[in-house]
This record gives sequence, structure tokens and C-alpha cells, in this order.
Amino acid sequence: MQQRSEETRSKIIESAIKLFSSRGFNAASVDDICADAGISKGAFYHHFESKQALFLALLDGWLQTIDDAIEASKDKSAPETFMRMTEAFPYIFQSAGNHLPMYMEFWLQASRDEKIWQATVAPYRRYHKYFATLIKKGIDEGSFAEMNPDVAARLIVSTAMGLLLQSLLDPKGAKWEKVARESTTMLLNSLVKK
Amino acid sequence: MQQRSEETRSKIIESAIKLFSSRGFNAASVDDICADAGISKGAFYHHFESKQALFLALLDGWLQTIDDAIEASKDKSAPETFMRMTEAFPYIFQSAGNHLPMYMEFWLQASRDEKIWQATVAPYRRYHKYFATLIKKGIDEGSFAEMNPDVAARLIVSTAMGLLLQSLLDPKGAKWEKVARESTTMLLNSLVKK
DNA sequence: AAAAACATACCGACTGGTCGGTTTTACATA
DNA sequence: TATGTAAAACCGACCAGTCGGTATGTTTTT
Repeated sequence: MQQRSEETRSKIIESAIKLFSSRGFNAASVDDICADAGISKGAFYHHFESKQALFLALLDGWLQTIDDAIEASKDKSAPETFMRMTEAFPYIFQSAGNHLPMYMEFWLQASRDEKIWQATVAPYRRYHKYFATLIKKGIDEGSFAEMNPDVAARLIVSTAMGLLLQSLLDPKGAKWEKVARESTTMLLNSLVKK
Repeated sequence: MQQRSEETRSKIIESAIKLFSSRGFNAASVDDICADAGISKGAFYHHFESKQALFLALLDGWLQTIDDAIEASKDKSAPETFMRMTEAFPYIFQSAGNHLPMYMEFWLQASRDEKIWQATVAPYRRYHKYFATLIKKGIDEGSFAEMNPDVAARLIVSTAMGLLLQSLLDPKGAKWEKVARESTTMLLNSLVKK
């Protein structure tokens, strides 16, 4: 059976997410990850070429979940999609919340590491394009006010990212789910045709 | 003269900003900083207790510039303040742009390091309070529409941070100064009373 | 001459990664 | 079903290099 192999691999990934999130990419050593996963260093390097390769694997997994989420919301109207975004915030804050520092690390590493940058920027541009197209569709349909779809898409992404960042810095400083819901609604209202 | 001493100190800080920005806190070693500054390790540890202490000094310097900027915009009306924010964007993107990765690093470290967190979160809360008060003032004066000042303040900070983050990831993906100016204007329009 | 500023050699801890050897698995054969 | 065997999976000691930090000595300033 190759079941054991897959189990080991997922144990490594699980521990890596946990430790990268809590300590950071640099501070979490390969030894730490192996110890947490309860496997040996040999097993680690059997499954992953390097520490960076593991990092990239984690990044891929994350991007995949975003792709899935986008795919699931296709064929929806623009306002409906954004409403769903609003509804999704509690879920995002709960599930992504713990791993948020790691996603930030992706971001930061991307600005310094060519390989990671290439793996990150292409999906980012794809997402932006998706949002911009969606907004343009909404404008054409008459449900959104006249505006620059490109700028509006950046604005929406900014809001989501900025809220997550603020919640990361000061988790107990506000009821973030509530703030996220209300500010997204606020933003959405400014887009919708009056 | 204590002039030489101060020169050494500022040389260290200069090199630290440069290397922390380009390589990150962990990847930039004390030796690297010393080499870049053209001084010895002894000199380094004469001026700073530890690498973390240097990091905190850099953080303090950054927060000071924000404080100064806020202080300079006081006694202005709320809409005027936000208009000035818009005007300031090109400057921000130019000056902060290069050091942005380091500021992100502050953010990230703050979520993991108690000391750095305390040094970061207090100013953050102060800034948020300032914005919220400003918005409330604008509402009371009748220039802003009815809204939750707290949420609106988070939204504004989110926008600024999110834009900076996006520009960090994909500097050549858009004309960020233009996007920032337009989306801030968009946001401001949604606040102003119609 | 006292003190502050700086230089240099050095330390133990830890890092990512390697390597020879061992165990487990998958599969063909009988 | 039992058995032999090659490959895949895994182990853990080990390596060379780097890290932040220190101890001690030298130069410069006051």
C-alpha cells in the first residue's frame, strides 16, 4: 500500500502549516517539523526536495482552495457574488485566521524569491481579472453604477486583505467578523446603482 | 566628540533598513549589517543590545514618522484630511515602497513576538481612534453621511494597507499611484453626504 | 587617566541537507 | 496461501556552514 506514504506526507504538511503559522518560515526548522510530525529527517527529504519545495507545496494547496471557491461562485451575478463574499467572511476569519500569518509569509517571500513570486503573482492576476470582469458585467447589466472595473476590483481586494491584516495585528481589538460584514456591505452599497 | 558615535549608529540603522527590506529580518544577519555599514561587530553591540533591539528601534522610527504626519494634519476638517491622504499617496508609494517589505515584517513579527506586538498595537489603536473621531466629527458637521465611524475607519485603513500590499506583490501589474488615487476618491465619495 | 567607542577572535547552538543502512510494501511466482 | 525479491519508504547519525552573541584587547575622546 502507498497509504502509509500519503499519511506521512500529509503529516508533514499538517505540521508545517502549524509551525510556519506560529513561528514563521525561517524560525520553524526542518527538525522541528519532523519532530512534530513524528517522522525522521530521512522521510522528510524523501517527500520534499527542500524546505522551499515544501513551502511551495503549501502555497499551491492554498491557491487551489481559492480557485475552488471562485469556481464555485461562477455563473452567479455580480451583486450576488459579492453578497456571498460577505456571507463567507465569518468562515474566512475562522478558517484562514489561524493560518493567516503563513499567507502573509507567502506574500513577503514572493517579493524576495523569484520562484515563489512566479507561483503567486500569476494566480493573483487571475483573481483580479475575474473580479474586474465580474464588475464590468454588473455595470453592463445595469446593477452597478458607472465606474472603472479595474480600480473597483483592486479596491475590493484591498478591503479584504486589509481587514485580514488588521485582524491579524489586533485580534481582540474589534469584532472582526462584524466589522468585515458591515464594511463589505458599505463598500458594496457604494458600487450598486442607486 | 560624540559625533562619530552618532554617525556609527545611523550607519547601522541605514544598513539595517536596507538589508531588512531586501532580505528580511532573519535572512539579514548582524554580520551582513556590520559589513554593509563598514563597522565591526563590537561597534554594533555597543550601540544595540541585540538584533531585536535594533528592530524595535527601527519600528519606533517608523511610528514616529506616522505620528508626525498625523500631528501635521490635525485641525483640518475630515474631508480635507482624507483629500490630503489621497494627495499623499504618490509620496507614500515612492518613499515607503522600498521599505514596505520591512513594515510587513513588523506586522508579522508583531503577531509572534510579545514585545514587538506591544510596541505596534498601541500606536495602531491610537491611529484607528484618530480616524474614527475624525469621521464622527465629519458626520456631526454634516459633511459625511450617516455611518458607523468605527467601521468606516477600519475600511479606510484596510484600503490603504491592501493597496500597499498589492503593490508589493505585483509592482508592475498596475499604475499603483493612479489606482490608489482613484480608489481612495471612490471610497471618499461613498462617505461624503450626497 | 578614566571612559567611551570600536576592533577582532572566538564560542556554542543550530541550520538545511546528505548518506549509508534498515524496514516496510508491492508484486510475481509457485 | 506461502515465499522470495526488488523497490519504495523510512531512519538517524553526521556534515559543513552560519547564526547571534561574548570576551578581551586597542584606539579615540573627554
